[in-house]
Amino acid sequence: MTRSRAAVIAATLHLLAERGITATTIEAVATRSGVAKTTIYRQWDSQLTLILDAIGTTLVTPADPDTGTLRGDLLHLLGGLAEALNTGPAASLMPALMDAAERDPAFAALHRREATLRHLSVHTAIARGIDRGELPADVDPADVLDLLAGPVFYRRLVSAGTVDRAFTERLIDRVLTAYAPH
Amino acid sequence: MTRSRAAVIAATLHLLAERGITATTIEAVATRSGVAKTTIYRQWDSQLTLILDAIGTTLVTPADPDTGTLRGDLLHLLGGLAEALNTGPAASLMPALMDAAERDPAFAALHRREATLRHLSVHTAIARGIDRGELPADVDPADVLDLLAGPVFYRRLVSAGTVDRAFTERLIDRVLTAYAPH
DNA sequence: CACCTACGCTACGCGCTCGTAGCGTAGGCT
DNA sequence: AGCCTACGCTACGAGCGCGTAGCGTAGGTG
Repeated sequence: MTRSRAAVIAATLHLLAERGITATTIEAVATRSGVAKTTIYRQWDSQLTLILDAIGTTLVTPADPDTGTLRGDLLHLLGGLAEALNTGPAASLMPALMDAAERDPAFAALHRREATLRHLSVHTAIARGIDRGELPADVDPADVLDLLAGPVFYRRLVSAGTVDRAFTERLIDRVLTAYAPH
Repeated sequence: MTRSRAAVIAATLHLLAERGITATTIEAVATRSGVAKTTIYRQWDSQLTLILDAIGTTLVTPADPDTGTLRGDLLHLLGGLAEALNTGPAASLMPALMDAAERDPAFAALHRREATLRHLSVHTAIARGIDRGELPADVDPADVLDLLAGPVFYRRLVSAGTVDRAFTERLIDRVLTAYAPH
């Protein structure tokens, strides 16, 4: 049912990437998608509902790679993050969501939910790394996660450096060295 | 001259923090500041000019601490960053600027300029650290910077963990360990 | 065939914001 | 005193986005 839904969501995501959250107007979505404005209002109460729905539909949780080593797992996970931030729809969606979360509780809740989901597989990998002795037993997994994901985000959104495979590899090796300097 | 300028800038910054960039309207600034709309238009051409001006006025470059050790310098610099992101006007200004920079070249230029300025003292400290032998001579300073600043931003804006002195201290020690594992 | 669901289109009233025009005034400087 | 700068206020036309109402229609189902 609701054959128009996919077209509306797709148009919404395009507009979110192009213009940001507040400028993504239902009228613009209607024009872009070719779906009548009234039809959109029949499925979503408001601009907020639609955008939350669209973002929630797009951002996906990465699968647990489980390659056998912590380094291998992290290469997969950070590589996926880097790719998503470089080319995916998340590229301009993430900063928009981060910003909106600062001011609107609804976006804050969505942001928290999505972040928690994305972090799941990283935490699983870290836990396995601890079990295998690749990390000390007393590390704080949240710290490790921030140390890994933080530089990727920062380089992409602030330093404006290249976030490629070479960078994530250097990053992972540094962090692993920091936690297991023997 | 222009006695109204300070009031307008202050109101603009408040509104930027509260509502974000696109929702910061000249009419709202006028109401909030008590300065007439026409007076605002006499000093700034448009909403864009005003907001760029306000942001540029606020974000300040940290001073070079030069405490004598790299660890001491970094504690100062990252501490300042953490404080700015926690309580300062930059707290909600940074994500807004990051987001706007993704879509608007004018904001991108401002973002780049501000980031470069903020990075100056960190790069100076890193260079001194290399001279003193606290870091290997072949490190990439940009990598070190991303490794330090990234986790602070990420924890504040995504993980939603506490960014306090204990965290920056743990972070700095880990990064220094990663680069000098002796 | 009758029906029902999902959709399209036009039109509307409302509120907000834009950027400008026109006119009045207080305070400092000469 | 005269002037000039910076400012305030009201009003305006235009555009856009909101959310809704009313009416028409294609296509699938019983």
